[in-house]
Amino acid sequence: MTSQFTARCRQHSRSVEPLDCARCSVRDLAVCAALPPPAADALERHVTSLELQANAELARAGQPCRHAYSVTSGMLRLVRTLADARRQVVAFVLPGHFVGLSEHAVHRHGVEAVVPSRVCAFEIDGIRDLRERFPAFEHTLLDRACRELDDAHDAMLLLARLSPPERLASFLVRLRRQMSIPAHDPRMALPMGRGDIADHLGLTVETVSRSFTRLREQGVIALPDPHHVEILDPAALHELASALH
Amino acid sequence: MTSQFTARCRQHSRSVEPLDCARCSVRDLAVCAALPPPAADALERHVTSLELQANAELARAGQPCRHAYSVTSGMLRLVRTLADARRQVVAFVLPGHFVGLSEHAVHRHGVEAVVPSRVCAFEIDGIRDLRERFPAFEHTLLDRACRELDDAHDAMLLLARLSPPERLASFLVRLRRQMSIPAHDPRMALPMGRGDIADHLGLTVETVSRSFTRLREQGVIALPDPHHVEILDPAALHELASALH
DNA sequence: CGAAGTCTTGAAAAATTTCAATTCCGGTGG
DNA sequence: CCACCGGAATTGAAATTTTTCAAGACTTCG
Repeated sequence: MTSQFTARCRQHSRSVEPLDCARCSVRDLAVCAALPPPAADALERHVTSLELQANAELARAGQPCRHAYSVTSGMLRLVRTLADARRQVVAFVLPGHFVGLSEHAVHRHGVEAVVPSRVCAFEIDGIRDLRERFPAFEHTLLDRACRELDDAHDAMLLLARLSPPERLASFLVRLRRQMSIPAHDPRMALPMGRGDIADHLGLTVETVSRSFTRLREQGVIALPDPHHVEILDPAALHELASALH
Repeated sequence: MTSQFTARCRQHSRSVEPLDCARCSVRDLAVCAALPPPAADALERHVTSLELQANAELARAGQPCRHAYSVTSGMLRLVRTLADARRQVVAFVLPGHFVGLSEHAVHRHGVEAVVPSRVCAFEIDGIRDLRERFPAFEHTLLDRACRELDDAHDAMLLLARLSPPERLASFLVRLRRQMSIPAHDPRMALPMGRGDIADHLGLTVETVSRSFTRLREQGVIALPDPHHVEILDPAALHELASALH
């Protein structure tokens, strides 16, 4: 099953063998944890590990869905693009999370690496099979789908009704939580560029930049460089983001 | 189990007995269809039919989730409201659709009737029990959750990147599909008011109204009255809505 | 038939985007 | 090791869009 990856992403990804799920860094987080040992073995037979360069395309909107992916390191983005290049980053996907549980025949969004990343690719047929044989697996998937649905509803409220600084504050708070950054650590990395943030928050890069600047001027955050934020006033940040948390 | 409804919504809803699921008008659409006969019987024992007045509150954000609902007639809205009254209608729920599959302990949004409606209320515990006993049921729920997730992603793109007339056109196209209006029938009813549309599309009522007027002036639609639209130029409407369809 | 609420329309105000220019940063090669 | 190049980020000013504020028309329903 490796060949079609190397064919599609020849310059961007390579498959990495052998695979040792028992040592997987995200095993407890990932869907794999929901499976009893025999099922996990079955799963392993259907999995390929992939290494992705920054901006590598794992899938393109419109393509048939052949695999589901579990991220083990780095960060992915799910992207929808209109004919006139308007773009929306539907979600950023962090290690331990899963892409492609939908039963759609074709991808509804592109899947791209934000930074160099590693993912486990599962054959859809294998997943379907496991779903039928192990109710606990399906249960876990439903649970995750509901969580994602809640996230999407949060995102809708953010896009529909929050001001740019509120959107940015909410985004930072959510990202910190997704990355499991402890509250006492003020530092955080922003792996994605301003363009991705803008397309995630429904703004322009300029407005995102100005919102960063505003938060900095108000003493809420510091920006050592464009890819690092320091939370100086957590209370103020949460106040701004309060709508969604 | 009827008492807590009549207690909560005394002036707004009343429970209607007896219940005859075999004659349910949305049986084929509803989740109930996913259950084998013995399970359907089990389900019936946990269900109450409710009649709701327009604007009746079926659930309020923050309340514990005790029931899931299947709409049999009318229309519901899922609403999130911020402390300062900013509001977002996350979704309109039509007959055959299901509310409350999430396993959250508390409601994340209010559930309200847009127009006089009828719903079947299921006890959460009963649902959980059926999920465990009938994998097909869980499978159906997951399927629906994925569909809703796709819808939510569509909504995110709409809110993030479409112009007001594009949002309105997309909304009309989607609503026609949800209501199963055949393509050759130009007429459609808009049960909800402008405020609900505005809060669904992330706009103000004024902007919604101006967008309707714009579509009318361009000959795309006619507006016999505020609650009825006639599609005069389907091609133009779909062109505007093309981003999402 | 009348009152209340809803919808539409207009004009002013505010916010965001667009366009343009400058600065900054990381990577590359001398 | 440092200077330079190119993409990314920031900043400013003008233009556009949407909201806000205000008033009037229209339904809808009692």
